[in-house]
Amino acid sequence: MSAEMEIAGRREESAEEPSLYRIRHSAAHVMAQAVLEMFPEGKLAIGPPIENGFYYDFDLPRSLTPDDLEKIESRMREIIAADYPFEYRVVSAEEARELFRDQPYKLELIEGLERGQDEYGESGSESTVISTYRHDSFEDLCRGPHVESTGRIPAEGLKLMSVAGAYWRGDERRPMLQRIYGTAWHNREELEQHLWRLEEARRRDHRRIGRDLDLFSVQEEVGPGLVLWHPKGARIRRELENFIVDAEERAGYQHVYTPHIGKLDLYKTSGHWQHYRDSMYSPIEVETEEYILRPMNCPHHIMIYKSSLHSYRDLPVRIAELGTVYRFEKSGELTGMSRVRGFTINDAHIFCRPDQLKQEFIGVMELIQELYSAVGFRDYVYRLSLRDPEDREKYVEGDEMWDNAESAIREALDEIGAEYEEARGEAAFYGPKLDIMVRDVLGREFAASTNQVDFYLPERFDLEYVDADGSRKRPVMIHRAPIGSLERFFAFLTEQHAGAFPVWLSPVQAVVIPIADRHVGYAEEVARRLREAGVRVEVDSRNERMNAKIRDAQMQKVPYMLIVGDREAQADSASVRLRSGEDLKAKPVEEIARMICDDVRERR
RNA sequence: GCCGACGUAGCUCAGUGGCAGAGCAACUGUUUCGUAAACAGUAGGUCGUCGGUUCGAAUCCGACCGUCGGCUCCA
Repeated sequence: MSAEMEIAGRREESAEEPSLYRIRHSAAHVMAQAVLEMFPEGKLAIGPPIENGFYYDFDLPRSLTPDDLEKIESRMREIIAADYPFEYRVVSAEEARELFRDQPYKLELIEGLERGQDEYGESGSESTVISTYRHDSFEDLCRGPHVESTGRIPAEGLKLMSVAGAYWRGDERRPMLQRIYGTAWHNREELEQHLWRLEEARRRDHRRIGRDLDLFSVQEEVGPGLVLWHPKGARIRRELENFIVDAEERAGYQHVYTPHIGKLDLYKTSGHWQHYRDSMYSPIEVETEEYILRPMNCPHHIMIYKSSLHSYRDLPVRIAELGTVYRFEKSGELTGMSRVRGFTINDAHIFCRPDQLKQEFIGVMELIQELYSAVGFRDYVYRLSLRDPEDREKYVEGDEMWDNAESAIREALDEIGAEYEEARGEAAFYGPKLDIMVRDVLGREFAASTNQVDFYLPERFDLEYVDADGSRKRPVMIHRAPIGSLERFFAFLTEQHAGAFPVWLSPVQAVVIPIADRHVGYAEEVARRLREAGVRVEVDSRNERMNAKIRDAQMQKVPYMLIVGDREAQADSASVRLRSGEDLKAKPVEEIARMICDDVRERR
């Protein structure tokens, strides 16, 4: 968040056009004034500028309605029109406490400021100056900066978007506040552009495309968060799976199959039960034993490793599986295919010597880059999640192991020249991790891939290898999932291509469109020959006009439309239309087969 | 899980206490067509579920289920 704010702050600072950061920050103050006028007893939390706009959190006596939002917005326009100057002043902690004596959240913020924390409660390098900004009757604890006066906020670039719940300080044990989100831009055009982008994002949403293209469904009768892959979605998934397994076998992974359930004791040994019980399904009693739906594949893979003795020369051992797991995600967290309760991880566990860690991580990153470039993924960032050395309770012990693992990943990143951000305190409890972050069409950030070093499980399962001197040593484990879950990856892929999957992934690669009934026989013949060449092809023999068939194929994002009429039947050809709208004119059937097969081979 | 909104035909949506609707899709028939929607007809509904108020509920109230937007969480 802070990075985005800096970007907004750096932008076009000039006398005639204030930065979006200032505009949004100021809009938040104006909104807070309007809300407080409506609810004089309301309590204020924080109201920062964010990407695309701003928000402010309030503790109010009742829930806000869309109606309220309209009223607040029109009051904001009045305050803007009145052009009140923003006045800055520095106050002492005592003054501040007096000023905000009826504002408990502000008092908490003041306390934090005294301890050198920012408004999110993070200890930062900010100076501990306490300051306020005042306009009209409204004064807020704030470090600024703001526009000179409310009139500099472009009223025509402003819009309140939604109201949502948000916990104070992001802590679910603390009160839930009401957050009003607004968007603000320099002018009406920019606002409209932004609204258009949101509209466009909705059109690309994988949930909508999944239904329109008949790729998958999630049905109440089956259960929330449980995905049904329809034939066309399954076709795409199968292509992806084949591609991944091939690439991994080339990279030295050994693929296995293991069952979806296992004894509860196995997950007690692994520690998952103790740590993640709340998001695991309840045990199933079978005879006298308890079994659970597995939330992770690692214990099964570990047991494969343990089934034989390993020499130091055999390492690394890389056990891979497209492993299906089940996790109880809270109901409010489910989203289409990107957050579900049963999913298949592109999983593997690498068992290696400590000195191989860096090299193995490099291998993992190279694999990720290979896979991502093949599916046209460019827009991603690496995030290195480290432990918080001050929070010792959250992580397994072993400073030396942590340091080694963290530096192994860092060195691997440096060696392949990857840029990355570091996230302190974001490591798993058993080791640091490297996430690949991507954004969905609505700009929400997700981890597409999670890769972790683990020195905890080898300990728990007492894993060993025999070293050169004959002594028993402890291997290190890497959990790695280059594309994370197939479900989530599929969601990204769908949104990225807006449903127009590359030819090699398209469930239907070509539709043959006969112009009139008398051409159906020839169309079938063309389809048969393409099918023999390995093309996924259908004939649209419905009683519809050619234009309607083209439109339907176009909306189904079929890459090749092959129109056949009298001329084509005569010439042993088909007229090729691409989904881009391009007309390649008539081409011999053999050539068309070659074109499509080339696309598939080149993964276009 | 928490806050809020929403749930009517396959899809998009209208209907705010008095006979459940439209467009598209589907099906049937006519048409046999040259690069994004032919024409006509037919069928399709426990208005998310359960309970309550009422002479009467899609409509008002309650609970539950689900979806959406956030928050929290994500091994």
